[in-house]
Amino acid sequence: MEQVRASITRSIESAIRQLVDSNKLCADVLSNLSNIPLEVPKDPRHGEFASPVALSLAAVARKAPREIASLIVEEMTAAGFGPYVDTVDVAGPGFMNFRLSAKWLVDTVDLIRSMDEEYGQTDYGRGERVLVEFVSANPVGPLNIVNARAAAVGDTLVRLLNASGYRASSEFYVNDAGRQVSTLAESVFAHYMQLKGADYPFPEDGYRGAYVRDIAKQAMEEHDDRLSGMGPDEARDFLREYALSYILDWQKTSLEAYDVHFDRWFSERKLRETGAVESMIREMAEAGYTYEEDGAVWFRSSDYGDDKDRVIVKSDGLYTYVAPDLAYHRDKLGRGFTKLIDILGPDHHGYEGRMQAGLQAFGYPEGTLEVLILQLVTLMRDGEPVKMSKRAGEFITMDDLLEEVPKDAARYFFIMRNTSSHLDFDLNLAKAQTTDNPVWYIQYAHARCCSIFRQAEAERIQPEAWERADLSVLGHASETDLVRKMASLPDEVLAAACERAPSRIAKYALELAGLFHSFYTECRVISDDEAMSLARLALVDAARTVLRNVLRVIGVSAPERM
RNA sequence: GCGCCUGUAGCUCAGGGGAUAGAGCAACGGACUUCUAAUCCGUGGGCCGCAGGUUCGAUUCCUGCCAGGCGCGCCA
Repeated sequence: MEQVRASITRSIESAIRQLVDSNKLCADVLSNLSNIPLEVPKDPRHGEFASPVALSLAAVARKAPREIASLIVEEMTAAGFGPYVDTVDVAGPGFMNFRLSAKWLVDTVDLIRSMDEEYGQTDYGRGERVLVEFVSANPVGPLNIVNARAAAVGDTLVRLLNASGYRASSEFYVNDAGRQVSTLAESVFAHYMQLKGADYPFPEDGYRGAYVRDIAKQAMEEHDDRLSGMGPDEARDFLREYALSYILDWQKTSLEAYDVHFDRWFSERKLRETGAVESMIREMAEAGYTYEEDGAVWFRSSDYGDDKDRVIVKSDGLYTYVAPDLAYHRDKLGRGFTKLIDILGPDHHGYEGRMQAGLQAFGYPEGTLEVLILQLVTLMRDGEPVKMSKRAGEFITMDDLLEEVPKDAARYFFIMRNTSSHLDFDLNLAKAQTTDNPVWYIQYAHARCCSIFRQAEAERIQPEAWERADLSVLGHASETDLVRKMASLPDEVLAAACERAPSRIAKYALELAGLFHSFYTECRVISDDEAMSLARLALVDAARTVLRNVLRVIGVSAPERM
């Protein structure tokens, strides 16, 4: 049943071979047969499937596309279409439009119901291990709005990949070894000293958010006995560790509230402690990938596609982020992942060239690392952008956002645009409990399905009756439109995963809900016509499954009543 | 100056060599003796930023230009 697609492309291919054998098409076309295009037309009047193959063969075959299409259709008609194809037409400039049979419709509904929560999944990825790294915010403050977008996109991408047969894991890289953490420690220490009444200056580049003071205050309340007995360096170290774990717990809590769970939080400091960075730099030097200049060690990244060489060890002996990050990527590959996806903010686009150059130098095949750059988010309130100033410490955190907007709406809004596009996040709309809000619209479709079953139960219609219903009575246009959409869930999930485009599945969910609402209006489910009622209950059962599955993959809840 | 992203309906955006370029919102007109009207149906609305190029065919690919956003450190 799932093989309808494959069986159509196979029969197109054999028809073309037949035409070549009988000299109706020249043999040159055979070289173009590796990938027969078969698409789902945007316009349902063009059938369930359409193939533009005749258009693409026209040049090599030196024949008009419509003529080629007619020949193929003739040949396919002679061979027979099988149980799922009803008719094939030549249309437009030379498309072949395939209309599927009533049996296809019935079997689709049955398939969805029997696969239940597994419907939508495929084994396309064949277990390939993919590591998706996202958010990876510095552990020096609360998560911001771009982090929230990254969390929604990354988490959905992991779910999409796992549904498509990949073994995908999520990872958060904790930059707990750099200068920024020292600055945080210094900032907390300054607050601590001030709380103790000392005249201690706040560092010029320190973190000014109110939370820094809160951390100092809480540390003092819990550990003042120990802190008082420490010298300044020891106290700074203690406060650094305290602040780090405080902020990591905070970030974890924010993400869990958002239903984003990381398989692993990977510590940069622990990586450094293994000596992986030193040994990598030594390896690079031995292989001639580096040179010394102005007292610093440079990586010849421009030999591997970067626009200039990069410092990896500064003249003061400390690493730039490039060295540990590269060691980190090698660590990921050493753990058996064959594909790495990094989701980064818009200010990191220069980063990709460096990492790609490093991995290329170490001999990893091209395409091992994919970098997805998310564009900016502008929060809109009452049609006006919400002003944020990082310098003044006035920025809206992920927690602020989730306080204002339900989790389901936030997740949906963050994935509903292409990752490469700037995102205007309309706060009023996300909160709205009206038809304009796409999240409510989709969830309402699911709630409506559930409501129909509550009604069925009230009318004492037994589940056993509709579970065995004869579905051949279905056939209303709004029913076939709905089933056609439901049938494409596996394709849509796979396409969204492969294109790294969660927005695709968000759009699919909205369209599916729209078709369900149309069906609901056009077709009364529970009526005096018992056979029809049972068949439609089976259809609604399948629709409920598809809605629930698509909502699960984007991490949005499927309420039973609203 | 260089790099990345964007430019499609009044607004927010899909689409991505091929059929009459789509959706939601807004505007206008309809539909509830009904399983949730938090819904549905219909109408109007487009030099797909501009100019070249490749092609049988370009809104889609390439080049240049224009406009907007964001970057360009021995910061991460």
